[in-house]
This record gives sequence, C-alpha cells and structure tokens, in this order.
Amino acid sequence: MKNYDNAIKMLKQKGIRPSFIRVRILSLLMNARIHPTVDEIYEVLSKEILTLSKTTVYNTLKLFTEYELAQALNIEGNELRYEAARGFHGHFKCQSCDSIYDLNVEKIDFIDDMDGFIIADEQVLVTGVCPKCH
Amino acid sequence: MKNYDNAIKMLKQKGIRPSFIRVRILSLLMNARIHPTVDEIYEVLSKEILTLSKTTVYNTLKLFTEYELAQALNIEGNELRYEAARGFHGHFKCQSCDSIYDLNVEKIDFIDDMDGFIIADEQVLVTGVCPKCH
DNA sequence: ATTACTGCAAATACTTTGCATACCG
DNA sequence: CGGTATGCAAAGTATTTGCAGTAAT
Repeated sequence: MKNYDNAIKMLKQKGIRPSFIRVRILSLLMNARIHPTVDEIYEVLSKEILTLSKTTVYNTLKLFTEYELAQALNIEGNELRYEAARGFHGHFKCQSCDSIYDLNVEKIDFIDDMDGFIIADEQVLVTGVCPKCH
Repeated sequence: MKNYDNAIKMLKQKGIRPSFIRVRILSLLMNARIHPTVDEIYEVLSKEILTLSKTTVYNTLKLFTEYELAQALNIEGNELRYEAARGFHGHFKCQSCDSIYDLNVEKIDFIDDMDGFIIADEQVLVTGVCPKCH
C-alpha cells in the first residue's frame, strides 16, 4: 500500500487518470527498483488482478513512456525492460546470472563536437560478470 | 572488391573458413560503417546472392559475434543491429529519421566502486534529433 | 452519452531450431 | 568420404493492432 499514494500523485501530475492498473504498474516500477520485462510485470500483477491482459500492460507502459514516467531499456536485443523514470544512471548486466544492477556513472563525455545534435536521452549499458558469479 | 581481402584475412585470423557469404557479410559491415539489421543485410546481399537465406545471415552474425568480429547493438528493443568490431565508441540515434551515427566518447566514468565486477563491454546510446532533422 | 480504459484474438515481426541438401577439403 | 556450410520450413517469442465490451465522468 505504501507507495500507491506516490504513484497516484505522479499520475495526476501528468494528467493521467490513476486507474487501479496504472497505479499498480507504476508502483511496481517505483518500489522495487527493478527492470522488469512486460512478462514479469504481467506475471506478478495477474496473480492479484485476475483479468489483467498483457495488452493492457503494453498499453500502460507505452503511455508511461510517452509521459516520461517510465523508460524502456534496451538490455537484451529481443525484449524490452522498463524502469521508473529517475535521474541519469547506467546499468550493469551480468552475463552469467542475467541480473541487472543500477550504476552511478558520470554523464557521457563527448569527444565529438555535438553542435546541431539535440540530446534527449543517454543510456549506458555495461556487460560483464557480477561479484556473485565468480 | 577492395575490402574482400581484408575480410578474408580477418576470417582466417580467427580460424573461420572464408566462405563467399561470410566474406560478403563481413565486408559489408566493415566497409559501410553502418549498423544494419539482419533484414537490411539480407536485402542488400540477396540481390547478388539469390539463394541467400535469412537463416544464414543469422548464423553468420552469431558466428561473428562469438569470434568478436562483429558486435550486436541494442538500439531498438525489438531488433538487433550489427557492426564490425572496432574500438570503443558510442552511438547516436535520431528519433526523427532513425539514422544511427557513430560517436566518439570517453570511457564510462564510474561513480560506484566497481570492485568485484568484471567488465566485458560498455555500450553508450544517445538518443535525440540529428542536425538534418531540425 | 461520451470518452477513456481494458482485454481478447488475430496479425505482425524477429529470431531460433530441426532437419535436409549442397559444398569443400 | 566426412565434416562444414547453407537453406527451407516450422516453431518460438515479443509486440502491435482492430475491435468490442466495460467503466468512469
């Protein structure tokens, strides 16, 4: 329950109606500091929301992405992961256990002259082996 | 023709038999400095290699990735792009025209202590609008 | 009543797998 | 010949779309 209020507040701020499902999905993203796939979100929430459909999860995440409440991450080539929007940070993916860690990194240091380029987003993905796996 | 020799040489160095198709795919990646999808590679090469199948393109790229001749890029969530292996660099993706630019960037500056993490690869993806699109 | 939200089913897109055929040493 | 490379068809997985039913204002 604890974070529902927070999620409701954020949805209202963006002018999105805080339906039950939206609140639950946003709370999930904000609480857990996880980077779930659509499938993982669906698996967790469909246990409580028995009528939930994957289409709705897709719709909701798309909506959140448009309103910058969530961000899609290209971690695997073949599926999208999502996380709640928050400050700039990177990700570390363990190629052994597939865990994903958040990473505090400095902003990108461009060598090229970026004049004329409008930068909207920066993503950093580091791959390797995490401490638990060696 | 010019780069076939180069591609053949690289394949031999890795102990991979330089079949015609492999040479063509590797040359394509090395010459054009592009970041094609499997589909784009297939479209280009199937005009000359009429019997080419996508499976072979997939197989070949997988092989190249294992031998570090090519690298898969997570640019879109739903498809893989490939580029010839070369030094560390980032990518800029224009959200208007979908062009992908190579970017010279400094190595990631970690704020976290990365002790215990073995870093195998770093990817930087910047999204925004390129000079041609505004 | 009108608009927005949800969900099913089908369609599309990308990639992998199993197996058969063709090629090369 | 024997092993590797290629390719077709089918299966698997991820995502999108069209439309209909439902809920909210």
